[in-house]
Amino acid sequence: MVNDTRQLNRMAVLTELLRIRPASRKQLAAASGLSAATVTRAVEQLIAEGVLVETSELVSEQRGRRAVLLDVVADRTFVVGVDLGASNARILLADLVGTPVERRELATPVRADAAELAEWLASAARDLAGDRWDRVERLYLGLPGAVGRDGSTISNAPNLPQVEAPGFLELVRLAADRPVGADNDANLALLGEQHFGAARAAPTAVMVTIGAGLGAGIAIDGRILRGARGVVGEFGQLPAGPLGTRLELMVTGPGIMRLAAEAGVRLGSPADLFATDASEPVRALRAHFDQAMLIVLTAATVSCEPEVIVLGGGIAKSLARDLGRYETVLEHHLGTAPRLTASELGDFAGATGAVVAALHEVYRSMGIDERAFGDLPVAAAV
Amino acid sequence: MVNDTRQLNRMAVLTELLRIRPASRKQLAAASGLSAATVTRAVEQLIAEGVLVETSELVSEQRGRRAVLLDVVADRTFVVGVDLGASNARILLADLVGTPVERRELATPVRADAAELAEWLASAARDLAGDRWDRVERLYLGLPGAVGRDGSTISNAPNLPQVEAPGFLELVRLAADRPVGADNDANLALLGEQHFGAARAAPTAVMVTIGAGLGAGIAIDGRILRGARGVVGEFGQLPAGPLGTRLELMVTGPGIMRLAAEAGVRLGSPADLFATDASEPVRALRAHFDQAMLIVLTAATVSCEPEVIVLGGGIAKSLARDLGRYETVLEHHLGTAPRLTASELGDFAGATGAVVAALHEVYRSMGIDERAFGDLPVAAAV
DNA sequence: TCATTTTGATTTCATCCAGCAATCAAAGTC
DNA sequence: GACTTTGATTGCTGGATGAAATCAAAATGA
Repeated sequence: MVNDTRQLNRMAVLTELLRIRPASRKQLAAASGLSAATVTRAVEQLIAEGVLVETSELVSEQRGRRAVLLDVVADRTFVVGVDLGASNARILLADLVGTPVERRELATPVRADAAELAEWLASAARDLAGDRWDRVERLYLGLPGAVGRDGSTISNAPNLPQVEAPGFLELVRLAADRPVGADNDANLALLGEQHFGAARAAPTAVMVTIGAGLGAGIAIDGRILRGARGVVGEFGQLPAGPLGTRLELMVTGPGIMRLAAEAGVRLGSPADLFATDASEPVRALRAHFDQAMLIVLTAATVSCEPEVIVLGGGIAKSLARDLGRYETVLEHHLGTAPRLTASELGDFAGATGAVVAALHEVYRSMGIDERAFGDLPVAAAV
Repeated sequence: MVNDTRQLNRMAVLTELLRIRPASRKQLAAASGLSAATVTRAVEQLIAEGVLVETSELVSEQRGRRAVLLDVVADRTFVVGVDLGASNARILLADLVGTPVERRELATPVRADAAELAEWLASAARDLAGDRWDRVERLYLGLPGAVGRDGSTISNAPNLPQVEAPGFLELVRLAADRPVGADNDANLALLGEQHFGAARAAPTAVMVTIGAGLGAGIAIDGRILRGARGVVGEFGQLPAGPLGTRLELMVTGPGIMRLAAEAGVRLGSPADLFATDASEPVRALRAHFDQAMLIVLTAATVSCEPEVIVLGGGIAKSLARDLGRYETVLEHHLGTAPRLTASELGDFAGATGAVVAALHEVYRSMGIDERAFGDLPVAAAV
């Protein structure tokens, strides 16, 4: 049968429970639109499978029988999300509902070859998980490069070329003995910000990460836009500088230093460009930078009309003061502008997004409808 | 019941029939994954409702009972698609499966106010449909401006400001006594090319229209990307020209003429810029144009990594020779490039897309799952 | 203290619907 | 004219839902 009603309804109940956790059977019936009888039967089966448990009863002032609260068994399943940067790796262990339980920041073993890197990743994950390792169901990696739509072809990762080796992900899979997924780090950072950070409740959003390079992730209606070859969001490649230079050469850390050198200006670090008491030649450089940034932001805006653009990465930290100004100019040019905001999750945005992506895979394997992934997992109410 | 199996399966059968028309019950069972018994019952009901009919039997060389072919009753329902341009309006009558039955090109009554324009549209539609008018279920308009996500707020239509009047669509609805939808003309042109033109079988595609203005439509996985305020695809707003001028001022017809005048070059028409025997100063202008075009094309590529970019509009006609060159440069910059191709539907792309959009509304009202819209209606096999 | 009320969960029961398999229908083949 | 083959229909069974009755567990009030 194409349409297995039973399974469908069971998953609808589970989905609602993940959304409004914990909840009574009655609440689930109302939220899912199913009858109380069906919910009772679905819950019965889910409890038998060990997916749900009855938790403490809801204490209320009302009269009448007390509702029995249900919750998913969160600590039966864990995932590990890794943001494998060119210099540092952030690694995060989270449970089935997305609660982070362990986090760690390590130096990436940049000299390791693909096999050694895979081994290192697996042992780092094992280490982080400790005795929960046998309950870890998946790893997910954020990589500083383009990941093809198939989720295995990796290219364009000049800062960590080992990961481009064919079969790298397979090596990680073998070393960790777990399914492994991967995506571009900018995509995952956006996914993280959408579920737990600055882009909460913004199903259509862009995250621009500016540091050593320029990358962007685009999410439309809660889904990360992933091209076949991973060039989505490469706004840095726009040949929009003077003489057709690429924007990447203008707004990234190395680009700023190079431009300054060419102009005969001495900068201690890229951050000096943004000093409030800068000298006149630095200000001139700054004007060029601003123009390039505006092109990037305009391109991001017209590419999908996001509700919010999140800025992350080293350079973005220096831009906090300027977001309002950029927003005004965008509004002036386009008649409307997305909200510009700094990353909330900072260095762990990528690892957080990797956790979210890993959980989506787990949810998929459980049979939950993909259309619910936009708002799952839900950030725990504070 | 949240999940009405019966209705779901009936619509699955109808959807498959729309895809592989005409087909026997057995074919439908195979295509939909349902059992033959269920298909028989679903078809019985659909025939009773007048949605399907049995057509001539399939004559085959095989032995055995002949399959009875089924087809949707296409001429029971029509839609009208209109591309309301600033100077010309194209209007198209099509049946339920997207077969165009009447087409007409009229001068837009540019001096009419909103109410008069609405009346004019309604009578043009009535006129085109003739005695089929009572079977016309919907109108759909392509407008030279931004249409909000709600499908009624229209803005940014300087070339036909009447349509910005609040309630314009409501006036059309009243005048035609039919439901009316609207979208940006570039979006609809893309939709048309995706279903019947150059972007067939390309679920992710961009269409860039360059004429008096620059507009673009973006489709991802068969769905037109529609922003809340309609700035999606406004690549012409990128402030990427010299001194931050907008690209729109460089690649459109008026922009070309203006740049030429500023450079002291005399051009009879924008098309002269693309003459093969151009003089040296014209070639210099042409180089600037090419650079601006490359920025637009790069922006379009990194915005969603389309499989194909369709170029339409007056200026694009002059670019046919250059598409290969652009493609090569893009490939060189990005490592990968979409296929660049000229519009196949030409002036009627927008009206065709309006028909497709109208049919989607009709399909939706019939209960067909939106996820099937990506490949419905299907272009008739030649 | 105990009947009453209220609310949540479960169970009973009628109904609906899909799929399997048997049957019917309509052709060609030997 | 019996047999084979293929497509469509129908009888039957099992599974799943929802409405309503029932059970369960609490507070309330006489």
